[in-house]
Amino acid sequence: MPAADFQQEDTRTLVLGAALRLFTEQGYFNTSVHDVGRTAGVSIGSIYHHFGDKEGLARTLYAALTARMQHLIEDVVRMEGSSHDQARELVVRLFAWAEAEPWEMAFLLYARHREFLPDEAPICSSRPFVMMREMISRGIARGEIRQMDVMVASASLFGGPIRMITTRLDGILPHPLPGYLDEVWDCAWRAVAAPRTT
Amino acid sequence: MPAADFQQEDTRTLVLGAALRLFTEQGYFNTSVHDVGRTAGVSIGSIYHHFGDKEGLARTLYAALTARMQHLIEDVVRMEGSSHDQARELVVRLFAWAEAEPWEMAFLLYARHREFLPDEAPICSSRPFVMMREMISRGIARGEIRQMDVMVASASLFGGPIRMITTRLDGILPHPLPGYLDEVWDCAWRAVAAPRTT
DNA sequence: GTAATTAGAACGAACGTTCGTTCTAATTTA
DNA sequence: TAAATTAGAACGAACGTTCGTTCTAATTAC
Repeated sequence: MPAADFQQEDTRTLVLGAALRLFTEQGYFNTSVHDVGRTAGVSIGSIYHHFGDKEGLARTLYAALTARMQHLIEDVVRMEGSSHDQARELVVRLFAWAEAEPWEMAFLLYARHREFLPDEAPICSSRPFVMMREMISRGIARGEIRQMDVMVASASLFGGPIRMITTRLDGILPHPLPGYLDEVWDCAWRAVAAPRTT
Repeated sequence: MPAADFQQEDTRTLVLGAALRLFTEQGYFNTSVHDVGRTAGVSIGSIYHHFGDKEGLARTLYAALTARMQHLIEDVVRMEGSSHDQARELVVRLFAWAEAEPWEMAFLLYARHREFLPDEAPICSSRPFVMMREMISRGIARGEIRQMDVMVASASLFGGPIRMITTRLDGILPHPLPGYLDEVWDCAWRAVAAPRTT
């Protein structure tokens, strides 16, 4: 791979990193393209060269992060094991991701993408959320989760963990997320678990 | 009350209603003051006369809605009865409010207020959320709720119901919220309830 | 008639975008 | 090997539009 390609990748990465941080920190509309360029140490022209326009930059960012989220869920679904173990592992990885890359998680959970990406579907009807509901459906079919509305079960199982993540991102949770994992998961699973038949 | 005040109140109400709808529907930064004026059937001058500037308009809206939310919670806390009954009644009223005034609920739950009201505290550390955590603490002290971290209990008890509300606001929940109440609350309470000692 | 209120044209700053230029490095030509 | 050519990447000043805000004349209310 020629050196030029490294340079190119590097500039794109620099710009995307700056955009992620600025968009998340101060919002898309409070961030000018000049801001992104200055923060990334890159000229405005380069940004337009690589991403077309400001919306293209946001779109690239959004696509990259939703893809990572989707891979995360696909990896979990591909695991062998009960629905319980899969769902728990999903929470484990979401907690780890939120600690490692809080800006990425905040961009996914907080940003009102419809406001600057008008033709995006609402995030709750995106693949990752659909796959979470499918995970629940399998759990019900296997008798691990009580018979109930899938929407209710999904909200009840993942609502607590996700709320813990947003609380942490808001900076009002004193300890890192993994420290709360057992207690959080205990509550979440109690909410939906079918009565033990063993 | 003189007629002039009616006129004034009426204009203010019209403007606030238009702003609520537009800010929530398309976002604060996608809504121009001209839009608000046209939608409300009121002149630009009037808006600046009443609210000072665009941020003042948003601030008035935000203050009015957080005040309503706070009163809602205070009413519930003032009720006699167990923590269980209080928390359930809170969910009942939140569901009813979300159905009756979806734009108000969406503005409170979705809008990233820090982006256009820079000096506001994060909403999760606002009075309403603090009061919800206090409700939990009392439940733990009374032995209704298991001994656990208050943040975890709060996220586990209210995370599911709140997620149901956002799902409904996003338009992917087929039925009105109250129809899900019993099932949702059953899950939520199982998550945190202390074992029965009777 | 006076004071308060409104309407909407006009202003100015901020911002997204464009464009002509320069730079770098690889490829071709002689 | 040296010079010439090409392609794409980066730059940043300049442009045109949008939008928050101001201002003044007209209108309303009593």
